Amino acid sequence: MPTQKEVAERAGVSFITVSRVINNGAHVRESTRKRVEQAIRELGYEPSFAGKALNTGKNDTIGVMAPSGFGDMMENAYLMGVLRGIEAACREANKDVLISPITENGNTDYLRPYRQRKVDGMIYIGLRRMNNTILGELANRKIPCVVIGDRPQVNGVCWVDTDNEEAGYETTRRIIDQGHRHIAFHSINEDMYNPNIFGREKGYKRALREAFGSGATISVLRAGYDRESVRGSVLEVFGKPGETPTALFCATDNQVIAALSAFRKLGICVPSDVSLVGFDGFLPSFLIEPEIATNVQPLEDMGRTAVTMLIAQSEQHAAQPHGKVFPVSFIPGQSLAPPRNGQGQNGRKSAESRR
Amino acid sequence: MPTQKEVAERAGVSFITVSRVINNGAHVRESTRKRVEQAIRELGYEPSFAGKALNTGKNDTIGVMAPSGFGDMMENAYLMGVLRGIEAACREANKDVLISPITENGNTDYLRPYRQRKVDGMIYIGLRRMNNTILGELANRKIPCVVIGDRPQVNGVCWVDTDNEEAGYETTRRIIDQGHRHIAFHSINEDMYNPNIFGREKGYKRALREAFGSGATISVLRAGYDRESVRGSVLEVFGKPGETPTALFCATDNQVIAALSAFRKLGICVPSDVSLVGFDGFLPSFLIEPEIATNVQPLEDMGRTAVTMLIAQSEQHAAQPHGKVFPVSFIPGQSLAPPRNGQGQNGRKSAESRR
DNA sequence: TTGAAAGCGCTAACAT
DNA sequence: ATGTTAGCGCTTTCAA
Repeated sequence: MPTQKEVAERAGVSFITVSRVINNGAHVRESTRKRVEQAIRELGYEPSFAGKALNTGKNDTIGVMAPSGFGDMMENAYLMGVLRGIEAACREANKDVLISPITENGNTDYLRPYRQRKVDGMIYIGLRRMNNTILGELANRKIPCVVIGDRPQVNGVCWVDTDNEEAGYETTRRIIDQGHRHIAFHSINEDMYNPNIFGREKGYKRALREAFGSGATISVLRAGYDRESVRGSVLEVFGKPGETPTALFCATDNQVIAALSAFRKLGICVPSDVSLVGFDGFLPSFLIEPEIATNVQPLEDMGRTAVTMLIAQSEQHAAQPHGKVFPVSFIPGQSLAPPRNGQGQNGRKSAESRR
Repeated sequence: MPTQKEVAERAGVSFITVSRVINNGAHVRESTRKRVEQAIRELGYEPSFAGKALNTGKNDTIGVMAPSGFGDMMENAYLMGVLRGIEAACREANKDVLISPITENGNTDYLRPYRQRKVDGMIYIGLRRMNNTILGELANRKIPCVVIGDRPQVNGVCWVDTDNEEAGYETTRRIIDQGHRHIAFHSINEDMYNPNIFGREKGYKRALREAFGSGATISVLRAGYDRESVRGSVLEVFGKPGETPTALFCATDNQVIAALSAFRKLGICVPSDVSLVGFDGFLPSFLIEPEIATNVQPLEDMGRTAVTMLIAQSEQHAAQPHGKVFPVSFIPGQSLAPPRNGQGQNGRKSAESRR
């Protein structure tokens, strides 16, 4: 692997001239520059990153922390969506991307790459909550960091997020506007930290209270992330005799899949018996029938913005902590329709009579 | 960010002693070592990667090239599966992972990270064919490289792949064993290089010829990667009057989704009208009914193995080019069943009469 | 057991 | 316009 020195020798100049040519190179005679560039091409020379980093203290690399547990399709889609944005923005800015932990194993030292000065800053993809040790070190060392999908209130940590509360509200309004009154929301267990889902839940409640006041029927289903437990909670609520919700708003598309499976088992048809709306925008690619109405987050944009913020943050040494909220777009689908009997009376046949 | 020198001052030794302590450190008095370690802890010191890299020529980072076009769910799942394996293995080996291009844009300089000595070697995830420029440079510079999902016959380039031919054969045999005789295979357009799919196609043909000799009915559907074109090819073959295949073996799970959509449109039921088998193992998580029989590749293992091979390759400077073939596992599902009327007579009602 | 000196590839500051 | 010198943080070699 050739070095500046070798290029210099070949071009018959000193190595510093080579350095000048590489770094925009003011004050180099045109003929000299030509010779140097020639030599560079002939040798296939490219500056060594380590030498440069040692001098400048920068290494043009950003680290991505993406701890995630399941590795299921939705999580993959979310991660890759954001990652594509990050990667594209980095490429345009001549940065590289170092990924650290994709799979969470509990004892990963997430910030090591920064301490080793392998990266100039880090992006955290908030599928899990960032723990306090990390947050503390970020603040202490003033490590440039942008969090995607969460809003940590810590000095110097920037974030990029979507307006989940608003999206939850808007979506619920749309369901109400179809004539539904008894609308269930599928959330997650309360002890599972997930600000995105909780935001959506908040919006759901606000919309219902606003529309129906104290007469609002709030029914929140809770389960873990795994589809089995989601399926269970749906079976329980929609399987019991008597009046059941006429619409189900799922906080994730993952839950939609589990709900569809539960509905199939119960003989419930979408949307004639129950309307169904999801969140994440991954479902359309499955060509499910009926098309499931859902919400899509601008993942790639979020990734790109995170990179921009990170670069700004590490360049202006004055850390200006701030965040950016992205809107969520609703994707219509046939799965959202008016309830069969108008105002939320549930007139579907029982599961038994259908099978 | 503290340096060795600062640690040394604090511990009252010279910086070289600190270096010794860090690198396993023989010849250091126990008490000295203690003091140094103490200082390291107090300062939160971690050796700078650049300084070390400059000396050793190694930087304990591997690059991953993963050019891909669509960013659809299946591709994401494949990529992430492999990536998880790579990342886990790297973490165990104290390496970092640098990802280069995820989205292909045609003019990416994939090997730049190596030339800049940011990485010690590279892994290529073969969703697209590696072009000759890259292959040439890999060979010229003797860049350690492992390809996943393809078998480039180039000096010094190792690979990890699955036995697609065998899997195609085995799967077709299973379909034959159910009593099917007219079995279609969904491949891709011939000008689209995809050794995995072509391998499966080869296996499919071998199984049919072996079972039925010259009387074998080989029907290969071709389309692009996008679901619309797949849907079109399925509609065409299964929508035409007269005898149509009683089973469809799709080379990817993506095609399965498109095929299901086409079947729905044609009023074809799976498996009562047509049996359906996929490839990739991503479908089970969708809780589709009926469960689709498919094949799963050991993606994580493949990623891990690629890392092991790469490390071996870059450590023993004698490049020993070789490859490793992983088996594919069949996942049974109700979508594969005997044909309705025994030996492949197609007795289903026409699409029209059903709707 | 410890330290001093040199050098890895590069850039910045200061000559010429 | 070009070159010289020093030094980034570290390891390796040689000396004490």
